[in-house]
Amino acid sequence: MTSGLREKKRIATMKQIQGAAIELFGKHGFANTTVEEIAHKAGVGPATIYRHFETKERIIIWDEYDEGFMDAMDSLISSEGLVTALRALCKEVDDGMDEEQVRRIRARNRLVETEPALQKEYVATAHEIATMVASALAARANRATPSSADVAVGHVVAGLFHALMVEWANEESGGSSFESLLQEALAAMRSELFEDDD
Amino acid sequence: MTSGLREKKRIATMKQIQGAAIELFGKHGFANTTVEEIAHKAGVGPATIYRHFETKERIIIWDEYDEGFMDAMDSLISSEGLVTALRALCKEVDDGMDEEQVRRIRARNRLVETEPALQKEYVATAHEIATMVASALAARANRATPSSADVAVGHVVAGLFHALMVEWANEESGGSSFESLLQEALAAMRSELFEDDD
DNA sequence: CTACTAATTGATAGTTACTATCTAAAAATA
DNA sequence: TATTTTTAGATAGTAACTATCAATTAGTAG
Repeated sequence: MTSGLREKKRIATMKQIQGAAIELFGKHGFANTTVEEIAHKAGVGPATIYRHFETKERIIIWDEYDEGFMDAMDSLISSEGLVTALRALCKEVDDGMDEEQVRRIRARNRLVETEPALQKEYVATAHEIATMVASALAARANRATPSSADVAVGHVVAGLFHALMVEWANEESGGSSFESLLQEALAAMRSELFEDDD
Repeated sequence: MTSGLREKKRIATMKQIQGAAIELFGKHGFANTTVEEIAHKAGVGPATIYRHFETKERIIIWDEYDEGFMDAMDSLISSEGLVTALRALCKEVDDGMDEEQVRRIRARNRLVETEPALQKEYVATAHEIATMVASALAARANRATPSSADVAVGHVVAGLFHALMVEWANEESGGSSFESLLQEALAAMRSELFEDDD
């Protein structure tokens, strides 16, 4: 079973550590905060942090809902057209997010923007999305292994999502929904890449 | 002046270090090779490596021609349409690469594929491309700061290039040119994202 | 060719992220 | 309640990376 007391405690501990890290990073900067300090503030041992997070960077990047997101994307692509799937996914995210989550993600993104080390990690997760999309596309077309075009489209979609995420988290973009940002981005792509006025 | 003896020596030393690193990483793996070992094989002190390369990963990722590539891309986008610029750039790369360079890049990519730590770094360079493209697009349209659509297209282009690079370096793809790979990828994007049969 | 300036090197010592291993405690299971 | 399996914490160790300083080497001016 995946929903026992153990799972709950694990998530709670991870959030505890992440909360402490966000606060300390925000106050003193990423490089000037040691894992030991985070452990102390979170009330756990340093070794415990490394059982939950692969690296210091991943403490920030991790999100409780990420796994669910990847799964949803995978199954949507398998059953529907890519654009339809993307739109559905954006809508799902738009609808299913509460205030507290929004605040947390924005705080995270502010940190990521200012720290190159964190950016790198963030970008790496985009790469995971690219790989997943490529596989899903291949599977949908009954190819055993992704074609070069699948790979390219995978990266494109990942890039798209990365950009959407950055824009969405940006306070200045004034609360645009994912869905509308997606529309904008697709339109821009279309005119930049596929219309003959350039 | 940028082409004095000093510059030449710097490049020579960096190549020396990179060569030693590629050999040792290939033989014993990335994680099982210490920077000290690389330094010893390259005939320099460990501190010297860090004056030339930011990190152990960057020893592999660095390429003598990268700066020129970025500059070329920047100026091409500023003066021409995006697709035209991309095509021109691919053609330039196709034409201007000799056997030895191809071998070196393929060796590097083989390493990158097998080492997650290196992949992360490689992907980070794609992110730099994304930022650059977004800025170039904004500049071309007389926007002071990139719009959200600029950012999205930047990421898309970076993703595209990343995928092209991976495909191109892959021996199985049998020496396709960058230009033809670009055509394929663009066609796939168009049909996946902008045609109504999905 | 020589004297001066500026950059590059190597060596040393120190910090800290991360790993391996072992013991104690807490949760799942019967 | 008893047993088995996970998880936490502590300890010690490795290696990437930084800061600093003395010594060398390249660029420059007379």
